[in-house]
Amino acid sequence: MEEGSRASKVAAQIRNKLIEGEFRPGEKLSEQQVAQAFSISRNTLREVFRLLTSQGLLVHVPNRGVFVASPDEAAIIDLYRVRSIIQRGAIEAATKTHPALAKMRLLVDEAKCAAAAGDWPRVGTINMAFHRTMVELCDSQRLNDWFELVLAELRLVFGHLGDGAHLHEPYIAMNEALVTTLEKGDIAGALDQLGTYLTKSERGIHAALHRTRHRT
Amino acid sequence: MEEGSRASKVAAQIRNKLIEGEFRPGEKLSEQQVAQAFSISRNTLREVFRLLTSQGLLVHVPNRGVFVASPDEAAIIDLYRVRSIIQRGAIEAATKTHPALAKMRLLVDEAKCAAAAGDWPRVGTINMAFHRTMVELCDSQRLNDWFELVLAELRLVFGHLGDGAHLHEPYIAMNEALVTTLEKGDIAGALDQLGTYLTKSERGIHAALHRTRHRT
DNA sequence: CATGTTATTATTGTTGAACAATCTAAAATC
DNA sequence: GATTTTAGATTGTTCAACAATAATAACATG
Repeated sequence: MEEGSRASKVAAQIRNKLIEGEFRPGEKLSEQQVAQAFSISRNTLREVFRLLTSQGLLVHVPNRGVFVASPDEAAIIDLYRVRSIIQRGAIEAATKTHPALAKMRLLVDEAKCAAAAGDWPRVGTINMAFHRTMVELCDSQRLNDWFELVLAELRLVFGHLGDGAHLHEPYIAMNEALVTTLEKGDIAGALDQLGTYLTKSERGIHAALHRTRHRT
Repeated sequence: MEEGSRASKVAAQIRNKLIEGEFRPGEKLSEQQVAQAFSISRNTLREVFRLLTSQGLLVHVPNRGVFVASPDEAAIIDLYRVRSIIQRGAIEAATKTHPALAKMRLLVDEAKCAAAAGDWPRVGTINMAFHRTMVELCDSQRLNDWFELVLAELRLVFGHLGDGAHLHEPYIAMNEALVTTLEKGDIAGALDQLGTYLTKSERGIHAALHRTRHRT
C-alpha cells in the first residue's frame, strides 16, 4: 500500500476504524457521508473502497453500496482452517537458525513484560505479531501478505466483540513452549502444540460470538 | 467480482489480455490510452487498476503509473513455495469421499481426451483446473480465492513465455497416479507425488524463463 | 563531449459537478 | 392488507479542471 497518497492514507484510516470496531458489522458506508467525513472526493473514496474490499474488510454490493464485513461463524471456521494450513506449513518449513524464530522468542519476552504491567491489549497485539512472525518462517511474501489479511479480519471480529471479550487471553505460556519446541528441532511436537493453540483460540472466539449473539 | 458493472467488465477484459500475454512484462499502462482504448473514463479505470493490482497482475507505482506485473524467478520461487504449502495442506485434509477428489478423477479423464485429440492448450487448462480442484479439498473459500491468484499469476508468466514454451506439458500420468494414491487413502504417498510434480513443474518454468532471457 | 542545472512537458492524483441507472421508501390504488 | 406507482436517495460513471510529481528536453559549464 502506497505511503503518502490521499487514497492510501484514508484507506489506512478507515482500516484502523474497522479494526477498532468503530463501525458496526454489516453497517452500510454511504459514499456521500464517508467522503465528507474524511474530506475526500467521492471518486477517491471509491478507489479506497476497492482497496478495502479486496482486503476483505468491506463488502461491495453492486448498486447498493459498501458494507462493513460481518464475519460470521462460517468465516471464523474458514479463517482457522486457513491458519491451520499456513501455520502448519510454516512450522514444517522452520529451521533452528531462521531469524523469525529468534524474533518469536523476543516477542514471548515482550509479552511477559506487557503481562507483568497488566497491559492486556498490548499482550494481544504481541500475540498477533507472534503468529505473523511464525508465518515468516515460510519466507514467502505472498503468504505474509495473505496472513496479514487473516489478522485484519480477526481484528475486525475482535473489534466487533468489544473490550468485554477478553479474547486476548494470554497465550504466553503456550507460545513460549512452542518456541522452545522449535528451538529443539522437534517439528512434530510443535505441530501438536500449534494445533492445541488454534483449537483453543477458535473456541474462544466462537464462545464470545455466541455470548454476543445472546445479548443482542 | 461484480457481474455487470462497467468497471468489473473492463477489469475482466484487461485480466484476460494480461493472462494471454497481450501486454509485455513491465509494460506501463497509461491511464489516458487504456481508458480511451476501453472507452471508459479515467476515474473508472483507476478503480479497475485498484482491483487488478490487488490481484497481483498489475503493479501500481505512486505518481509514476501502473505497470504489468513481471514475475521474475523470485516470484516463481515464491509461487511454488505457496503452492507447496497450500497443496500439501489440501492433501493432508483430503478424505476419500470428498467431492473434489471425484472431480479430480473426472479432470484426469478429460485431460486424456484432450491429449488424444492433440489439444495441448486444453490439456494445460485442465491441468490448472486439476490443481484448483485439489485446493478445494481444503473446503476453504479464502484458500480457493488465493489459489486463484496464484493461477492467474502463473498464467501471466505463461502468457509472457508465449506458445513456444510448451509449459502445458502433459502431466496427465502424474495427476492420475496422484488421484489413485489419494483414493487409496495413502496421504504420505500422495505428498511425495505432489512434491515430485511441483519440483518438475517449477524447473520447467525456470528453464523456459532462462531460455527467453537468453533470447532477448 | 560529458556532466549538471533548469525549464518544459506529460502524466498521475484528486476534486467537483452533472447525469444515468438502480434501489428504497412513501404514497396511491385495489 | 396487498399490490402498484411515484418520488427521493444513492450508486455508477463521465467529464473537465487543477495540483502535484516525474520524466524529458534544453541549456550552461567544465
